[in-house]
Amino acid sequence: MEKVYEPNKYEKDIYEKWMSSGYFNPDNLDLPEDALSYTIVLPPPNVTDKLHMGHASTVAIEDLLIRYHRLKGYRTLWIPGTDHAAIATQNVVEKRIYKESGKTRHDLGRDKFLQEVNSFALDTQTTILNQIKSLGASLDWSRLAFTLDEPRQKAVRKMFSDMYSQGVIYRGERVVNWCPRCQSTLADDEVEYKGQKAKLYTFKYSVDFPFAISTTRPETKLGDTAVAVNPKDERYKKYIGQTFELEFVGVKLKLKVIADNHVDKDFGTGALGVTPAHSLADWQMAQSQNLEMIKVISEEGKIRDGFFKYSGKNVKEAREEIVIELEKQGLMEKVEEIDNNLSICYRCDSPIEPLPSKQWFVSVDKKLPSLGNKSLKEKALEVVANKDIKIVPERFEKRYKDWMENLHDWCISRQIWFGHRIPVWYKEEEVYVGETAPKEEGWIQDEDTLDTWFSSGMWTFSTLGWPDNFENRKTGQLEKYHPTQVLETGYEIITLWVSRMIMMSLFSLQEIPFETVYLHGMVLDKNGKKMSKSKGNGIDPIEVIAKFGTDSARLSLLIGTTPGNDLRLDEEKIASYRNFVNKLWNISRYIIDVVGSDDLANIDFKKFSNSDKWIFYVFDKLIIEVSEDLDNYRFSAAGEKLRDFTWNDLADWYIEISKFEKAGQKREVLNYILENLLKLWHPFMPFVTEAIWQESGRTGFLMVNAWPIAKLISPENIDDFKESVKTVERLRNVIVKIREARSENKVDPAKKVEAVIYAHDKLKELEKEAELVKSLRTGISSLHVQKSGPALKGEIKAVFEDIEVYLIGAIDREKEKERIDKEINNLEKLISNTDRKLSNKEFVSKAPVNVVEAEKNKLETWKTELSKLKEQI
RNA sequence: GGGUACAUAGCUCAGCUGGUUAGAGCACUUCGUUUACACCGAAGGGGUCCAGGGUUCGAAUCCUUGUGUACCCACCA
Repeated sequence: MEKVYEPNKYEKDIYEKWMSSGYFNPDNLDLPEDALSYTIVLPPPNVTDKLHMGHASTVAIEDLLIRYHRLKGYRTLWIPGTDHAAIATQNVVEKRIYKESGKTRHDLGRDKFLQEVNSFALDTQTTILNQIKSLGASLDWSRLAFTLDEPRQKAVRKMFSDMYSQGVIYRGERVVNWCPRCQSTLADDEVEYKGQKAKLYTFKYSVDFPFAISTTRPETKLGDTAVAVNPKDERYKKYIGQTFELEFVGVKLKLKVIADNHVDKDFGTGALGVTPAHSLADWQMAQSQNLEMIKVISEEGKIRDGFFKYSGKNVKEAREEIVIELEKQGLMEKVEEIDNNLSICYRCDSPIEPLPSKQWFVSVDKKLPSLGNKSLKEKALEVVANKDIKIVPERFEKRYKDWMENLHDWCISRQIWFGHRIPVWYKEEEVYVGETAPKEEGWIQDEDTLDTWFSSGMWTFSTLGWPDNFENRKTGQLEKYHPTQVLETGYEIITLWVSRMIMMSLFSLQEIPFETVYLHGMVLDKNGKKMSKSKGNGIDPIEVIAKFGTDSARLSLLIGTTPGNDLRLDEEKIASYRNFVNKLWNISRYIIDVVGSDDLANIDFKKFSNSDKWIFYVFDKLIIEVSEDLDNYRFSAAGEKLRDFTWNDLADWYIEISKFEKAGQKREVLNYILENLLKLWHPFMPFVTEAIWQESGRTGFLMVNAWPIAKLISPENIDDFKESVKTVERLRNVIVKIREARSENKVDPAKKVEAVIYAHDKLKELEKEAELVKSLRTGISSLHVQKSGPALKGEIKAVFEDIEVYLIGAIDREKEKERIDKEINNLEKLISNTDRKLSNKEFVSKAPVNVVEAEKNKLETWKTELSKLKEQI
């Protein structure tokens, strides 16, 4: 073994060995028939780009869960895949083609364009999959899926036609968010807002209209069919219900004055022109008031025919002309600058144009007999409310609930080419919906494709063979692996994705898709900024892995973070974990070196020394606590405990003892601890642990070994062990005191220092351990254990419970006195505080018994210490 | 406008249902090359737990108000 662990030398090789072992696939694991299954689907990364640190965090967390459960003997399955990310991917490719050749997708035509997108997607996918592999992900590659591959297409068509036949999917006209650049609709949550300054125009439609309205978009007023006012607004009360026919900048309008509570009396003139076709809010108003809808703006963002001289002009031009016209006619009353939020497309940042259009929808309110006459919305709310699905951290349940409750029907059609083509065919007035095209001639398929979340919403079961083996669930994969156990993803897509998965699984399988949703935070840069390519502040996982190794990168993503909270990451942090990985490597190197080929079989607890018992006790506690932490998604806590044990207890203390305490079972104990510590660490840092496992000559894969169980803490021997733990802890404190004393008194390291440990009654146990003290970097050259007072004349330097340590050597009396004074002061403060506490009757009567006991014990200890210190002065 | 979270050492954060003298890592200071490891070892300094008020025998922890920060949702005519 090399002195320094070099990840690059091992990782690739180990990953290949894991893959060829076949153990990533649970079907190859040697498990009892009734082993519980544990399934996670990897949130499929978009094929738009290579992975970033956020993905690495996903992989680190999920692989941790998967490896932990695999070691615990679960039938563990983790399914890989990628997402075609319809609009996003199409956009990337369109932009690229345009940049390279100046051509649009329409120039290429549907087939040619799709070829280009597919080859791009395939390229990116290859990169992504390699990245995932280099992160050490133990995914079952035999089940690799793509949201747009053949099996998923089949599943999507089946889902669509099932939903259609149950009346959940319907076609309707509605005002939708339309991106004129992408030429597609956007879901509500795909719309982003940008703060900007806008001009608010206040004007009268014509001299025939009694009052003025305010708008930022005069051009849409060509399609107004009503003017809305607040019913409480005295100024306009008398007009409510009246209809005005008039000419607005050369276009005839028929306007009805209506009352609506949503109108703010204090904004503008308190009156608002209602444009049902080009505003979502207005459209809703129009629905309830039965207003006519006039379409003004086309899909290209231009004024439609029939609007006088404005027809054919784009929105901006038309606006300017109308403003000029209004001013010319003297109708403009005011133009002011206001702060305004512009709706923009989340992909291309173009301003959104609300437009009425024929679209396909998923009804979230339709009552379904298969769900006990509840709607998808109701059922999806119910499963989270009654904790069938738990969300970690819990606070996100509220966000889910709020969002779900306000959910409208989901528009699933998109006017783009890359994606699942809608399985609907038209022939004149007829409509056919099915999994395959009708046989007869003359049917034309819908041009649109489906929202990307429609296919990713089916991810938990479309990856498990649905619908093929649905009929025969008893033997199918779905029966074994669905519902999955955990969905682990970023909190930002709880609405976009998580909610859709829940609804779709409820619809088609009448069961939840997963039992727990674990949400991780975003990975930010060291200044707390989002990592982004344009800002160039991102940390590339592949670069980091090349520099520090996968295990260090994973540790830095797992430790020091809590669910749902963002994580600031910088290279310094990763470097510190690199140091730790190397530490573990060297610990192991040492142990392997001293242990040789000894096996574990001949550990005899009866031969244990105090330090053996102590390390076993601490280690068993560690096993229990780490398991508990992992079961409760406290990865960071588990990692910190492991690091603490590894570095402080094992390396700095037990191994040091083992070098000098020759008798007993040290080698066997070291071997035992190492073997099981590797198992505990494996889910966190799979590569180095597996590498050590192999280097130590162990057979088989650590990956499929068994999770350790605490074996010593049992009622019969617990007291015995506890006694040893106490002795060792005490000894540890003594040594700390000696070190302190040396350090504070600036004892010349070259000078020989003798010490005496004076134990009142624990002489026997201490004798063995005391031998160690002088070896343990204390700078003590000789040390004696005695029954009574110090035979050698020295200064008392350390007191701990019933042990006193005397150092003989160069001692600075002044400093020593200072130190003792300080300590006395401190103790007196503590004692008086505790005294006051204990004399408080309410504390004694109301605080728990063990708390009071602890306080009393503390007080006693301090008093003894104090009196000893005082004797010295 | 509504909501959620966060505010603890110079920095990044732990601190579960209130209960030892509030912790860790990094950074810093001092000391040390002792054959697993200098990607190391030892010791140390550093905190009115954002502010005010309240509940309690007891508050970093619970309630309330305020301030600051981040994010989410809605509206923006």
